[in-house]
Amino acid sequence: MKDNGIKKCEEKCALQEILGVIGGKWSMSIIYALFNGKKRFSELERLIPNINTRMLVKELKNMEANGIVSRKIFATVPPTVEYTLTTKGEKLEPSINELYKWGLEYVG
Amino acid sequence: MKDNGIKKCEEKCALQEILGVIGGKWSMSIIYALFNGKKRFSELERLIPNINTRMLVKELKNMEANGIVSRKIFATVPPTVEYTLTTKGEKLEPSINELYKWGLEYVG
DNA sequence: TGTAACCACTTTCAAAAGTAAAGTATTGGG
DNA sequence: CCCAATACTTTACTTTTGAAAGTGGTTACA
Repeated sequence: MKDNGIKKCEEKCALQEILGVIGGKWSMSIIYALFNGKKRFSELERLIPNINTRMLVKELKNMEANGIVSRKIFATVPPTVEYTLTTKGEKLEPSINELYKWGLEYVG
Repeated sequence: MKDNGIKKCEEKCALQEILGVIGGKWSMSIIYALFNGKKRFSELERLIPNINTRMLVKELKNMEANGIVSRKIFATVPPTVEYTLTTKGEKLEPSINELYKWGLEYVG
């Protein structure tokens, strides 16, 4: 078997797995919004243009399940829910910044 | 107006724009496969597990339109088509590597 | 007293995106 | 003559996403 320099299912599937966690259309925008501190649900809705409630809920749930954000509920009136990045989530900052830098140079 | 540290539509929409270009489910895997040199259509199909023909065609077309890959046709029989990264595409290497590094530490 | 607004969602239904599988055109080899 | 290889295209179907309205509890305003 010729070696083309790619280990098919170790490297490539890893990427697919990563994208399963943060590759959704909105995940990175949400993570980006959380880099400068905790946010409430409605704040995120306002900060992320064009996201809809349903998708924000879904992505937040997915990210919570994947240990990227954590959710804290306060029994206030009206109810308060705070979303924060976990350490795992914070560690995405260099990746997203690199992507962002690329975008500044090549997109728009 | 309180400044929460995010310029809503300058920074956030930029990320959305970037993801419009390389945020598709398969884009990064294709780019990753092209980092070590040009590949033919069928090679890409074999290298990227679970992608289907229709999606590979679509993503390649999209990336070509966005100046990330270039396509060269050779009038051989059977036909040969080579896909390469443009400079713009190659410049994504640090971003994808950062993401990959994060994945190694935190995913799987 | 009514009514409007805030918050954090949930529900519903249509539209868009993705998947699977088969088909197309060309030609060289057994 | 049939099969294989290449680079797609087409069709039919499933899944995901989007837009919009609704829920339930409370408080502020007139």
